Amino acid sequence: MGASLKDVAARAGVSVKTVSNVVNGYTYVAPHTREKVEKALAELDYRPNLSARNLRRGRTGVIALALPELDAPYFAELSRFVIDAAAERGWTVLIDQTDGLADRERQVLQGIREQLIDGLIFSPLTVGREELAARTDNTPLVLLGERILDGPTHHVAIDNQRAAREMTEHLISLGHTRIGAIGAQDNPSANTAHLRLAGYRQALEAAGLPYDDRLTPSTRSYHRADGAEVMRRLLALDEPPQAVFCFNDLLALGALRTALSAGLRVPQDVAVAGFDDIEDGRYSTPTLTTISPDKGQIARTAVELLDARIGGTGRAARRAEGDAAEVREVEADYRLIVRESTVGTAGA
Amino acid sequence: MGASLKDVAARAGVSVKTVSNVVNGYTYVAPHTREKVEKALAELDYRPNLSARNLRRGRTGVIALALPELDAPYFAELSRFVIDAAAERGWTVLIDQTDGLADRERQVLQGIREQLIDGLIFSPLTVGREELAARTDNTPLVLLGERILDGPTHHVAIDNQRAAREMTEHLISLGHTRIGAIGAQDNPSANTAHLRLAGYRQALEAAGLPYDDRLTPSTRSYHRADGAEVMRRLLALDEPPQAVFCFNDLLALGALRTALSAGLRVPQDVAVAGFDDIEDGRYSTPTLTTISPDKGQIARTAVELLDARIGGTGRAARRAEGDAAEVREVEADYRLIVRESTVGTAGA
DNA sequence: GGATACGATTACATCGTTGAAACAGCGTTG
DNA sequence: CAACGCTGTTTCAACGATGTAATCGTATCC
Repeated sequence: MGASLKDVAARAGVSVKTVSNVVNGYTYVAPHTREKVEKALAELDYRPNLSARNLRRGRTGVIALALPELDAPYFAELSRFVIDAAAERGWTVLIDQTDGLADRERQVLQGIREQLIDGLIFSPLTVGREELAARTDNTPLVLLGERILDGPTHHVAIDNQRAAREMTEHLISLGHTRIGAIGAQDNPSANTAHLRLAGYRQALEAAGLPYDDRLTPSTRSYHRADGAEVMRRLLALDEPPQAVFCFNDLLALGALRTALSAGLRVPQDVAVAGFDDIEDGRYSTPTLTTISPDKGQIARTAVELLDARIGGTGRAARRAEGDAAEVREVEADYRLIVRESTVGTAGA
Repeated sequence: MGASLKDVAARAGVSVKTVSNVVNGYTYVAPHTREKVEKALAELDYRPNLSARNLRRGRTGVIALALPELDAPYFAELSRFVIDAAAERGWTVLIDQTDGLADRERQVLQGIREQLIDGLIFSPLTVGREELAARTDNTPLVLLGERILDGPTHHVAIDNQRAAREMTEHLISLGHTRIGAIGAQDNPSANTAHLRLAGYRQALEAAGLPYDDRLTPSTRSYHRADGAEVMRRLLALDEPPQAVFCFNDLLALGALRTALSAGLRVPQDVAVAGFDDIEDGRYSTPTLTTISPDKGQIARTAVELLDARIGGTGRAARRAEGDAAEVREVEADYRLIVRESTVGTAGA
């Protein structure tokens, strides 16, 4: 279909390599030649064949973003930032959904797309130390979310434990003494969940409040439905919580829904807080108190780290650098955003 | 990095082509040879180099999905379906966000990624007849959303006008006579908006209700904020509407928020309906009456059409078939889903 | 038993691009 | 003026995979 360098060369009456030189902005091309070639390029609407270029260069210009679910708003929002940040550096992003399945996550690590991508940004859900250590594929990798082990892996995350602690402290500061948490996970490699739970417990302890595990039921996943269901269970307790800290906003929105349809007022009867600051929470009724990670910063940092790791050159260089470079752990910013669901004055 | 056919061949003591034959399941390979080769393949953990394969085959195995915004839930949900449907057929999906910008949409049509993709599924927002007709790139294309012109373009969509009409009829059947619509667009090529508005007007007309353009203000885009803002204007009218039909769920959620914080009860004081059936609307309070397009069907159909159009073979065949094949217009299913925001009994 | 057919394997060219190196021309320089 | 250095251009050989056609061995047929 498209014209090749050969076609352009024929038309311009020069060699293929000269056309290649023009295309790549090589300095030593006579103005007159350059002009001729550019004319031919334009006339034939030349576009480099990326497969060929990649084959030759040993690069593809594509990075993958592997995440649990694209239709979870947090990840959708994050994706947008990653895509934008990548575009700025000339990368194309390919998205890989793992559905949080251990199997799929392992595949991602083993490099299903190895030959298609130059690098990988990976937000794991269940994968643990062993799997990561066992990784043989040496495609440059940047992890999002809490770091998993001391292996040679860059990662970018907010301090989940501290953030969770702050949120819990916020709820305590409002006078609540019986505070639930939604989002604990049975899966021991669900790192993020553990950290948030740890932060929650820290805050309780620091305030001298007892920890009651009936108030921290685990959920299967992090969707609205899980939040809604678990909230029903919490409200059915003899002593239901006065406030609930949900480990993400979707859970919180589900919990909110349950509370409201049970006829409770939020926050007067029960306060609800989330985590992630997805857009939904800014328009729910009541609006949602949450932790807002700096998603733009996370995305930008991840892409930068990956970019640096992929390095300037092809695969030979990649291997060399990759192993040598030291691991960077970047802590991203976040803010506690207080809205109506915890200190509300909203009517209804 | 990865082992090449050459490496495997050396190890197995056969020619490169024989290894290639094994890899590709060619029939005439002696069992003994096959065994040897497979052993070598496994030992070296061989993975075909896609750039090389693509260069040779003239295919990339990648299709692009171009849509306005990944972080609009409707598109995020749709993406997931498209990605799944594509994966089933061995395609990898690359997502292109246009932000609904005319410029970016035009670029997509002109084939920014031409050399990287075998096909394109495109959900346009602003692009019109002319741009589509002016398209020179002949990458197979399937449009999502209302068809734009009689050009050689497959497309998949629900009958927006009929759906909008049904929704409006639903509101009318509840006894509302003063019904607003949120989501009209000034942009004349905003096809979908026009169709939904047309459906709305049809229903009014059929019911003998007057059309009042103060009740159908246009919005800049389709986010919660737009819905919230326009709803404020509607509520400030001398005679505010008794019901509001929003052209997507995000607008509806924004409108809902405005209504509720103005102290109105929904649906008792004002009914609100949306369009798209995003998950948010199933958990908002009140839950959202909406039109639910069959996203799975849309995605599957789009991928199938594209698959057929790309055809079995390389680029030569592609061009030939592409022009010859007749255009297929597929109408996808949808359902009207009635929830609390129009016939609610929810407390609060 | 020699021609024939077919199974199994290989050599070679090729996809489009680019790095390395060679080469041609021309002005400098010692 | 020969050697050198520079610009400008070309030739050549890859990158890794695969389609085509050629080759080789052996079982089959008359």
